[in-house]
Amino acid sequence: MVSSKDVAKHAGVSQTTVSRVLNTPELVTKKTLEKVLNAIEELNYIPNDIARSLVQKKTGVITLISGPLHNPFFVDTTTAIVNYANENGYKINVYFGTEDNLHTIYNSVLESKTDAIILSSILYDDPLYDKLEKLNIPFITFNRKHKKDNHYVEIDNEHAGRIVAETMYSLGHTDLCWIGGPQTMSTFYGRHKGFCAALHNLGIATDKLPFYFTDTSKAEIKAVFEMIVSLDKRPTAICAATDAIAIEVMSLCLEKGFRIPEDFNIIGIDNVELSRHHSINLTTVGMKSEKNLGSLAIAQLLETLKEENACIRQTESVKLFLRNTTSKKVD
Amino acid sequence: MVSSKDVAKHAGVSQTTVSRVLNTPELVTKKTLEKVLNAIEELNYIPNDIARSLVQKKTGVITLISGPLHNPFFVDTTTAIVNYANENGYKINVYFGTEDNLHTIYNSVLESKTDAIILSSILYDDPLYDKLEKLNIPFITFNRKHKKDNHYVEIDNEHAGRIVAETMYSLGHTDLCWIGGPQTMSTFYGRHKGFCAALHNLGIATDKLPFYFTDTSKAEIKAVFEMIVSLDKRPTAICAATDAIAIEVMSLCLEKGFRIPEDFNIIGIDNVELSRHHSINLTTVGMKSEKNLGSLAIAQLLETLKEENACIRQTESVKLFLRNTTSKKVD
DNA sequence: CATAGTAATGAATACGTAACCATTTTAATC
DNA sequence: GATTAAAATGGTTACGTATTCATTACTATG
Repeated sequence: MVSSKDVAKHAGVSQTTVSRVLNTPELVTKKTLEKVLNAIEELNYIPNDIARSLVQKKTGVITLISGPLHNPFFVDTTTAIVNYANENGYKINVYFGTEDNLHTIYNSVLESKTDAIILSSILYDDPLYDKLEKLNIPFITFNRKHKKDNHYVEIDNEHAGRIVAETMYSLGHTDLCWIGGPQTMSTFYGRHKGFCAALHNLGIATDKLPFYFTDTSKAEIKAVFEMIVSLDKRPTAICAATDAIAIEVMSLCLEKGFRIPEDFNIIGIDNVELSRHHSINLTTVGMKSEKNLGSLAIAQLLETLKEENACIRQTESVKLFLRNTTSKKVD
Repeated sequence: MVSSKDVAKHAGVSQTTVSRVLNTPELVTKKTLEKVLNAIEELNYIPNDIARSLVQKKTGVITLISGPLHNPFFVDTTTAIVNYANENGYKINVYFGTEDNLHTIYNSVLESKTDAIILSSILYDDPLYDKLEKLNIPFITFNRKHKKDNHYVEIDNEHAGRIVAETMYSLGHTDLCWIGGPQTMSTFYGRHKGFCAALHNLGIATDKLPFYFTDTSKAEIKAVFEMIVSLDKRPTAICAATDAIAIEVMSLCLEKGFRIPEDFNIIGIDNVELSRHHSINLTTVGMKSEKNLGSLAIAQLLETLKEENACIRQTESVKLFLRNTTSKKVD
């Protein structure tokens, strides 16, 4: 391994000067600059970023703890986050968190020197929040938020839930069902809350409607779908708390020979990229802005790294994207 | 920042002993072990992995240069690679390479201390190969391979191409078209070569068939599809070099009101996870093994990190996955 | 030409850890 | 209790860079 000392010796200057050539070349004479650059060239010198990180106490690495990519939402956000970070000179360490490995990931991340953390996996009442604040490590959550109501970028989940209910109602559907996720996550909690609130306002009793709270795994969604199919009074519309759930339900529907939307109306939330595919064409609720939630979060995070301004509370407004998995109810 | 020196002072031992407690506790008395562990606890000490990397010359980081996630193939491989690496104690730095930013990424990666590189973006005749060998940095390519025929895990691309042609032929389709990618990549080259070879064997002249070589962008695929639609003699079957292309073509078909497979048969290669979705249900060619190509590659890479055995040439055999985007031709 | 001021360079040090080698402590055997 | 071997601990250094401070080399001004 050739170091800056080797370069210095080869060029007949001090190691300090080599460092200057790389970092503050304007403080170096043209003549010595050339000498050093030539030496760097000849020796194929590559600066050691680990050593630099040690002395500067900055790694240039941001840790992303994402959900798994079989959820298309995280495909979109991971793409946006990684690319934005790279364009701004940061490297991204990626983890895909699941219920099983999340604790292991947290330990690994907390023991690693990372300039900041961007994650979505936080629970509404998660002890991780305090740990991060205590360690004074900059972080932001996207999609979900913590009860302490800071460091987050989300969509207006309650409004999204309301739009889902109102959309189905306006299409004539009153036999609805809801497939959600763990209520310990702000997204699922908020969407469900908005959904129920809207139904209440519309005069639809929610206590008789089938509500299911899954762990969002394929297995549980399948189990839930089979329960729905076997209901005495089958719902005409399935309201999924996320596009990921909705798209999985679509696959199950088609597998069983049901038609969409003739047999089941389906609606999701998130407006993931995949939902636009003409084989899917999922009616959904998503951000009004063209931007991606991951982009917004990583942009905010990089801002706070500059300014030490530790206050990010961003809730993006939402709207309906009407596509082909929904239709007017025919009696 | 609390260091191992602080812990040492607090526990009344040397920094060396603190280091031993963390790395070789069996060399330490129970009594001092406890003292040190208590000090660690009280001071909330977290070892600095950067300093450790510097002295050990190992970072525990592997760099993944993947293609973009809007290609579902890379969704599958990225998932497999990141998870496998994490399970084995490695962190993964992720980049999503495109034609535009690839050069920038290479520069960034080469200047960073990474234990190894796993990438798919290599060209058949890529100067990067020599650079990596020269720098003596362990690496592996998945999916694509370099002409120097080493450090790769791939599928049998030629065979895949043959299966595509034979499948369509056996269904009665002889008006075929091919939508491929840059022939500078071993995948596209091999698949196209196998496709042509099989057609030749079947007695179908390839010189009159419409072959298109795109850059795999949505824009070019769309342009190609429009050309296909406007052909005098419209092909009855579209053979895509990858599932990503096939799935994009499906969306374009449906958007224009064509039916699949009534108006167009469609087949891909890769057998990506998404192709199994019942809204897609794409006929495709993929690995016989249940494993993922990314898994195989990262597993091989980690092996070579242990053994310094620098020879990986793995070509996985393939088979047909017959689904619903293909059907017997009716005259 | 002297002098002050600035530009350019170098020497020494810190960053936080692991590793090497030396030293002290403990245990074991006679 | 003496001697020897083994176990446990500590002192020092290396890793490769940026930074701080000191020093030397220039330049400009009168």
